Amino acid sequence: MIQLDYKSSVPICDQIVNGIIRLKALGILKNGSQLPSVRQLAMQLSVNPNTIQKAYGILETNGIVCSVKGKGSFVSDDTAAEQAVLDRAKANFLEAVAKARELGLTTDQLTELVQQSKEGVDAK
Amino acid sequence: MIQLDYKSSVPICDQIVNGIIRLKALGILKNGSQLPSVRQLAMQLSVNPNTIQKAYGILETNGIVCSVKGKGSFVSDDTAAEQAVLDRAKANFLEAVAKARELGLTTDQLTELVQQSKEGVDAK
DNA sequence: AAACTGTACTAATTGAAATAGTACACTTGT
DNA sequence: ACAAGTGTACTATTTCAATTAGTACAGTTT
Repeated sequence: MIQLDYKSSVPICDQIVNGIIRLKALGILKNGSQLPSVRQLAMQLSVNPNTIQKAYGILETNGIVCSVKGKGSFVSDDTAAEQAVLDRAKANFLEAVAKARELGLTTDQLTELVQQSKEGVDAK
Repeated sequence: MIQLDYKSSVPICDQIVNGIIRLKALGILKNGSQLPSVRQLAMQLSVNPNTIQKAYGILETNGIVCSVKGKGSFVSDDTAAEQAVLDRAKANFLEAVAKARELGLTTDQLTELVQQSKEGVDAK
């Protein structure tokens, strides 16, 4: 379900956080559904349980999941958190736009690239 | 001229590489002009000369600068390299678009964000 | 010759990330 | 009550990339 790149410079912990946010945004993880336990997911992804714990902790801090001692971790249905994810996505995207501009890409070029990638999504 | 973030997880070496590419794209560094020497820039940015050397080496490998033993390092006017920088910028931007889409942003929203940031640039 | 360039090493240091291991508190089902 | 599952909280250790430190060599310019 989550694809890890162990060689990447992006910490595994962050990859897991992003992966779960992504799965939720895509609707694959339904609100309120239960996530694999810390130990289970650690086995599944072949990483240390501490790494999963850290990832779940970050997600909980951001209101994206909700962990209950003794019961498990669940996908939160906090709409404020969903909005926060959207806001962060926008902010990240704007950063990318700024970087692309600095390297010489124009507004028209950027707009065209966005449209082109839409066609790719539609084609799928 | 180059702004470094020493706390960033992005290696200083990479920041310097990106900074020079950026300055060249913005036209601040003219083609053929001389760059600060390895030791000079190291002093200026308060980093180790080796770090500058590494950055210059990467830039040279990519045809963006040209270093001559005993003379100095110069901004290259290799058009192929400039195209390569543009291509890379496009690829990076497309990645950012894909990530934003995964987090729930639509094509219309992305297009709007690009337009908005254009206004910001114009206003400046 | 002196003073500047880039280049090429090795060694040491630093810091973040991940692992290993253990322990504790809580819930559920038997 | 008990066992087996949950999340949580630590400390110690390991690993690895990035950076620093130091030195040396080769070329150019004056």
